[in-house]
Amino acid sequence: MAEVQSAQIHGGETLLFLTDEQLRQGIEAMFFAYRGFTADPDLILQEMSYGRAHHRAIHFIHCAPGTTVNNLLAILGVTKQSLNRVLRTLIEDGLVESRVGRMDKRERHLFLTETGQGLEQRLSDAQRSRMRAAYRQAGPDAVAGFRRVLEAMMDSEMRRQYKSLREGRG
Amino acid sequence: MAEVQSAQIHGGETLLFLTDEQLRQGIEAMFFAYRGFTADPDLILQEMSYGRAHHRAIHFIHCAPGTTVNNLLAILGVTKQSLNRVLRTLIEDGLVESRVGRMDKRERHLFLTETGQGLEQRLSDAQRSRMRAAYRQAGPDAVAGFRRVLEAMMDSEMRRQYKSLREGRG
DNA sequence: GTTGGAATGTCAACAAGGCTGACTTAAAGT
DNA sequence: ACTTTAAGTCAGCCTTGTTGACATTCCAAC
Repeated sequence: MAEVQSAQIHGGETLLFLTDEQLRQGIEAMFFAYRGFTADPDLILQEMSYGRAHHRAIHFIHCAPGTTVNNLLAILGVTKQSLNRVLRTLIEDGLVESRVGRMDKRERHLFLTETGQGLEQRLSDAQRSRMRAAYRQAGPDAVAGFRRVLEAMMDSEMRRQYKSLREGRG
Repeated sequence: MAEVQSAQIHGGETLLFLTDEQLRQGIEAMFFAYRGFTADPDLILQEMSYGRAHHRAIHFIHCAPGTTVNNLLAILGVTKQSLNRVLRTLIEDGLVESRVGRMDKRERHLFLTETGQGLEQRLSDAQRSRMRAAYRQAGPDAVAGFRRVLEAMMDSEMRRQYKSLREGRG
């Protein structure tokens, strides 16, 4: 399954014979996999009447503590009004803390509170556990390939954001 | 990039040392890649004030012409009221044809009209072109791995649907 | 034949989460 | 002093998901 026909041609360049059908299967795989990918956190979020928007905000605040609202806006690719609605409820519910910037007092720096970190942990545990199972089932070579294809699928702008997030950590 | 640490252990079993950080990167890659994945069709859909829901319906009707409404419901994982709203506009706009079943006249079999096939072509051309570029950039081994991980990420129910779709074709 | 249940369609109401546009406030920059 | 920027807010709109209630049509069992 998931065979890919390929051929070596002159100069080490590899040419893929990608039929429309093979590409279509990839598209469908992406559709179904993304549903699985979000299914587990969705269950937890539903308990506390949050949505995926809250999850995304929590995720990226966790990864980049102290990030500004503008920064988060750019990463999430939504309008400030959209983000604000979500952020307001998270702050009201005591999951996120917003601190006025020291250098630039117009900016608000966002942090997860302990409660917020608790929810983040629950959500990402659920998501990671599916991810881990999939990785384990597919094997290390498959995982490397998976990552390569995903990176190639991003827009250059997204790829820039994605990589800068990775560099900010280990 | 996307290095994965692995080690051979007794009996040929491969154990992956998956740190939370590596899994988190996979999660973010999935998030950004899915955005890229839907970006191109979204532009086309916006022109004619359709949404992703229309795209999904068109895609699966194209892949399984003559499918019933119930069948489509199960694949898309939405309620019949939700699907019906989308389906109604597609039928009104002359993109989809709904034929009463011959065997079971309660069922409606769905087909794309020529106009519908035209739009399907435009949408999937856009989506496939990004997919093709990503596949080419990543190489054939990566593609095989990509597919293996995606399949492992699906729920068993989704995997069943996914595979039965594939079997129905080449 | 009549009736029960399944498949479909429709109406209404509602919520999440996108969007735009207009406007305020406060802090920087120039 | 004036402009720009960061953030927040209000109002309104759209898509797309949800539930619940109800009509229709047809098959199949009784």
